[in-house]
Amino acid sequence: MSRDQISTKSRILDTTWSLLETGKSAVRMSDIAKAVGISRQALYLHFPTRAELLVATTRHIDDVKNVEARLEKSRSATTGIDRLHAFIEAWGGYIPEIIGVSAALRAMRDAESAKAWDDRMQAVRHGCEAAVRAIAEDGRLKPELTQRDATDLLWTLLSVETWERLVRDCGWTQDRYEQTIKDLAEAALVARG
Amino acid sequence: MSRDQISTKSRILDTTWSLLETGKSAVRMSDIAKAVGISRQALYLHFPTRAELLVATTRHIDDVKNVEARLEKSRSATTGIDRLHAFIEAWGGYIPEIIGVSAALRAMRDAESAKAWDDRMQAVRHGCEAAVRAIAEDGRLKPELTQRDATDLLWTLLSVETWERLVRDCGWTQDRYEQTIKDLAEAALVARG
DNA sequence: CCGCAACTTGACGCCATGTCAAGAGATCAG
DNA sequence: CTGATCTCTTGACATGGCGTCAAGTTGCGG
Repeated sequence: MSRDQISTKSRILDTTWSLLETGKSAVRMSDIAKAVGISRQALYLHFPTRAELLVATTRHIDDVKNVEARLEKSRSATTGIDRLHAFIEAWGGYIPEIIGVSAALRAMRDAESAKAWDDRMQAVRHGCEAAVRAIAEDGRLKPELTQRDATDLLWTLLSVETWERLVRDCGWTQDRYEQTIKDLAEAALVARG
Repeated sequence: MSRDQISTKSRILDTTWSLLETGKSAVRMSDIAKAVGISRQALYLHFPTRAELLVATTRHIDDVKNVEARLEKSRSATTGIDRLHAFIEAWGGYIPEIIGVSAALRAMRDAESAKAWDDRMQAVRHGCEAAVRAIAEDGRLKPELTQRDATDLLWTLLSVETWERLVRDCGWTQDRYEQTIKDLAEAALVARG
């Protein structure tokens, strides 16, 4: 296991990640194997299916990019609005890091991949929920919105698909995306005061 | 061709449509053939590829649901805001009709399908553009927004993915979806007056 | 009766995932 | 040194879609 300086498993994860980030639509098991410099079959010695390799890759990116630390910042915000902004920056800024593996995972049609992606989205939803709760506790949530509805809306604004539309399809910069989502989220959720 | 009361081609299109609307993820050529009551190979006598069958199905739905007439209503609105509302009703209300074939088309990874879907989305974008222009001509467009930016935003709000998030994932009713998108679009695009 | 058009049956190629079997080469324990 | 084990290799094979090909069959119009 510790024979190689960097374990084959990590090299597989890094390589998978970088291949996916190139945006090429078809990243096959054989492509990954070739890029790592091992046989296709050796891949299956480390990851039983393509789906599990992709899921492991997302976790690997989380480790490397330290997603927990990013989200910590949003949790320590004092006002609800600050928390909203910090969360949009944290998650919205994380989307470009995972967009490749995200697209690959969503393109898989099997139940296992769907569930893995869904779990991740539920985690984001919890972040939205917390931001909405903080706004509500400040008494700034629009009175006609339940916390549930507000969470649904924020979650939709922060979906990867929305990011793809604006940044990839419409050519927006990351900064403009983040600023616009902040404005939109405020307009949608926060009572004018 | 006119031997059958209803031509095989139409039966294929109707059957494909209804199979896709059931929401089953895997609708294979053999599934469609079986449901139509013909051999799988006969399908290929009418449609050379699965992609072309799907594209033909969207056009068939357009015919049956008379999408042109729906959009006509939005074009005849007098004020920009009315036009915005009418367009959101027209397209937003059309999404549930095509959601099945839309998902199938987006799930195809080949260039032909991607282009077909893209063309359709560009048509929607033109509708957004027209609504934004009408608002601008009324002098009600937010001064900090270019028409281009406003179109990008409206187009994103009206994406099929946004509909899926709110209606399918969050369980919103169609009415609530339409009302919320209208509110959100107004908040995002229209200057307070 | 001929011929064509629509359809059938059955086989095949392609391609990607995933499986299986039989090793090769390095390392480590005794 | 020997044998066990772990990682990786080569090569073959199954499976499940799509798409293709060839050789019928059926039914109708001329």
